[in-house]
Amino acid sequence: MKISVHRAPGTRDFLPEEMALRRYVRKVIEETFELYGFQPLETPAFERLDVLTGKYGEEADRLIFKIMKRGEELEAAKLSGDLADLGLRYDLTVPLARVVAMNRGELTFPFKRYQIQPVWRAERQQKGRYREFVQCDVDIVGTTSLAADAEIIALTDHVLHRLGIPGYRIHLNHRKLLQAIAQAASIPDERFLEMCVTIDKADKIGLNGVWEELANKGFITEQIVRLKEMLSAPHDPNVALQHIQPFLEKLESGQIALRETTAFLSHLQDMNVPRERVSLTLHLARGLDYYTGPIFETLVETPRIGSITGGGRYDNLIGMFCGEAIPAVGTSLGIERIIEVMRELKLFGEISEGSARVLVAVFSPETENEALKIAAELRRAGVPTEVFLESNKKLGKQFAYADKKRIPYVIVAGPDEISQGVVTLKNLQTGEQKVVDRAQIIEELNQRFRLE
RNA sequence: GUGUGAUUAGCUCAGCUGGUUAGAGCGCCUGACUGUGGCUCAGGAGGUCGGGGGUUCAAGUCCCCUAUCGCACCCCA
Repeated sequence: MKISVHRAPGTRDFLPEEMALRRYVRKVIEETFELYGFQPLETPAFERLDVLTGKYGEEADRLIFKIMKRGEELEAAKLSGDLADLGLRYDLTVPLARVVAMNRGELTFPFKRYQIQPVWRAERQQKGRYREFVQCDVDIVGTTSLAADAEIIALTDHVLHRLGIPGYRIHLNHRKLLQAIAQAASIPDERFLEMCVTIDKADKIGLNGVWEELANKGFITEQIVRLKEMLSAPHDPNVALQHIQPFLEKLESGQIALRETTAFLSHLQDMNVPRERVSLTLHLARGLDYYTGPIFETLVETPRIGSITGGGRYDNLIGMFCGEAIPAVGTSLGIERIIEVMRELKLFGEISEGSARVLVAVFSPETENEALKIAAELRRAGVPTEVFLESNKKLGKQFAYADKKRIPYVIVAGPDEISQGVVTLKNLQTGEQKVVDRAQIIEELNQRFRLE
């Protein structure tokens, strides 16, 4: 009987070819993080449900994968309706907050950590969105200094630059700026989040779409007109700041917001973040409730895939776990989307990582032992080597095998070579072939590898 | 949770208003090339058309049910 072979919806397998790309991107990211002094952290796939819920806003709680209680507890729970007590992590920020709260006596602050692990979301699959995907977070915990926020942006820029992503732009905004804007537009506090959610859609539905949707939601014309005036600012950070200044400088909250934004931008300049890579985008709001300060998101023009990084400052989240306010700022790099962009734009060169460098062909059953010996020597010398695992296949098959697996060199040791104490070494990329003394193989190969 | 489209060979798909033995490209296997991959050429294998029911002389094609996958909305990486 045949078992059905479907994957759970919204999940993926990563075959070796795909893994090579993923590992390459991950390596570049990790190296860059460490260049800035961040250290790795891992946390469990699942957490107690009370740790996860209530941190992201009501909407998101529904999207947490819940794990049912087990055994007797489950029977008891059927009466109360609380069937789950654990959940798969929804992001990496909340687990970080939990770790910091639990270890705050031991950690050295500011605590700079990065974390690259899968997260799970119980939503319907869509283009570029999965129910299981890898998130990659960097955060700085324990300082309110805006230099930390700026460092996160500098790091984001550095990673994307190193990966060779063209045309990305890091959009910045500040929650306090948004609050002051809402205040200046006479929007009451209780409609602030609703306003944020709507204006945040600007890249998707355009600013005109935003005005329309605000009107549909019952925002009055006067409020919309004020928002229009304020939000229709150019992208250049300093110009945008000048544009918004007259609207906000009379408000106390506005003054604070302007001062902090100015400081933030000036740090970015000092850290050499290229000016054309950043925008002050006043309609950027981001969905998550817990942001309190600067917020940011990176977009690429092609392909249109949504944001490839996103983050911000969240000074109150960790306090929810330990009662003591611990400020933090960080970002999440959408590794999956970054890979998708790189694939789409063909930015991956020939990555043959994961394949062996040499295939030792087996000429015939009689010479198999010699091939095995050669392979063992190569491996001992640190050369990634495959030996053909069947002894009765034609050489043509074996060369085709090496070609398909992108193994660049094939060594043949047939009866002629063995009797003369040599091997034939062929480079599949150039087609060049030469006879090498049996004792010289490793030296010959190492010389070639060094030249590549 | 709400809409919507699809399902035919290992993969990507064609198959017009129902009409005999269901096709193509790629991939795979064999050979030309009995010690050498990519290119070319010649052959070959591979499908109960997702599953079930119905209409009809006749169903891959029309109708109903079901399963699965995808896309859009909400929200987000």
